[in-house]
Amino acid sequence: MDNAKKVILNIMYTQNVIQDHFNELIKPYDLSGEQYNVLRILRGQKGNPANMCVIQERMLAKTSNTTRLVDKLLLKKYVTRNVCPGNRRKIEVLITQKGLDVLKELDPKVDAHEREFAANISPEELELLNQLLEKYRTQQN
Amino acid sequence: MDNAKKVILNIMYTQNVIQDHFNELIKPYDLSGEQYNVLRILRGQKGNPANMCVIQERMLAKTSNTTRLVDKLLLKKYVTRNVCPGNRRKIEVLITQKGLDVLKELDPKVDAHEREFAANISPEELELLNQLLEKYRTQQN
DNA sequence: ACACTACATTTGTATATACAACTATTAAAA
DNA sequence: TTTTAATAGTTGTATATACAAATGTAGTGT
Repeated sequence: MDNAKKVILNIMYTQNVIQDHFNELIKPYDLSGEQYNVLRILRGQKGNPANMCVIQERMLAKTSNTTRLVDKLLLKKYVTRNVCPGNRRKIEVLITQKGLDVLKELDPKVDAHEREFAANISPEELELLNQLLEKYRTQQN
Repeated sequence: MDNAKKVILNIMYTQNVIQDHFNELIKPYDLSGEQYNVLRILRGQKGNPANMCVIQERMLAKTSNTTRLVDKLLLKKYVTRNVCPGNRRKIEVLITQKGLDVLKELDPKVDAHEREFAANISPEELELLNQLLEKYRTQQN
């Protein structure tokens, strides 16, 4: 098979392996991958509320449905949701202490997950892999 | 950010870019990515029928639902489905001429899609990227 | 023959992805 | 000021992913 085909399958498959591994990690916490991502984005706000559109644009899968993801997090009391006073079209989403606690518990496991894969190759190769991926994905025109 | 974190985001994001690009490509053909994959597997059978479990194990996302994917392809008359005479537990799925025709029409576009990304880096870098991805994903224990 | 186990597939439920249509609010234009 | 357009979110539908339970068939042991 030619390398152009092979690299696409390779990236797809590698992403699959990583994701399966990560899903195993968060399964006991009753969180989906996307729910975890939203919580991470909210923690990154450092106390400031995030509007729905801000969450949406920071998510990896840009077309996924923020409303319904936040619904699920609300049910678990990991976030609060309020209409923005200054602009009633907007919604302000904030992570709760309970949400922060779950993330804190997960942090070391997520770190270990990341290091586990990185440990397979040298730091130089890791750096190179990052460069090659960036170059591969970027159109030169 | 450290490279261990960065490479995971990088792989996730790159996979996303490739997939979005591919989805644009097949959108006019009323086929989803997974439906396309199943058709490719069936064409690879070269006239021999494939059982459901054979299709399943060759799909990238191994836990996806083959029954319902084949249902959709059946509605479009891209495949046929029959109970296996020798073993009535099994199902024989075959690609139809109509299915083969759609694939043939897509072939050059898929090739172009693959080459478009590969064109961003040199053949040597492409080869190296493949090696690094394989090494990264494989546990050394 | 009968129970038991393994195998192949289907069905059900929850969540996520993809996209279009819809509602409400705000801002801009005529 | 009334209309129009833009913005922010929500809702609906189809498909896909993830996993468990259920169904039907085949093989094995007693």
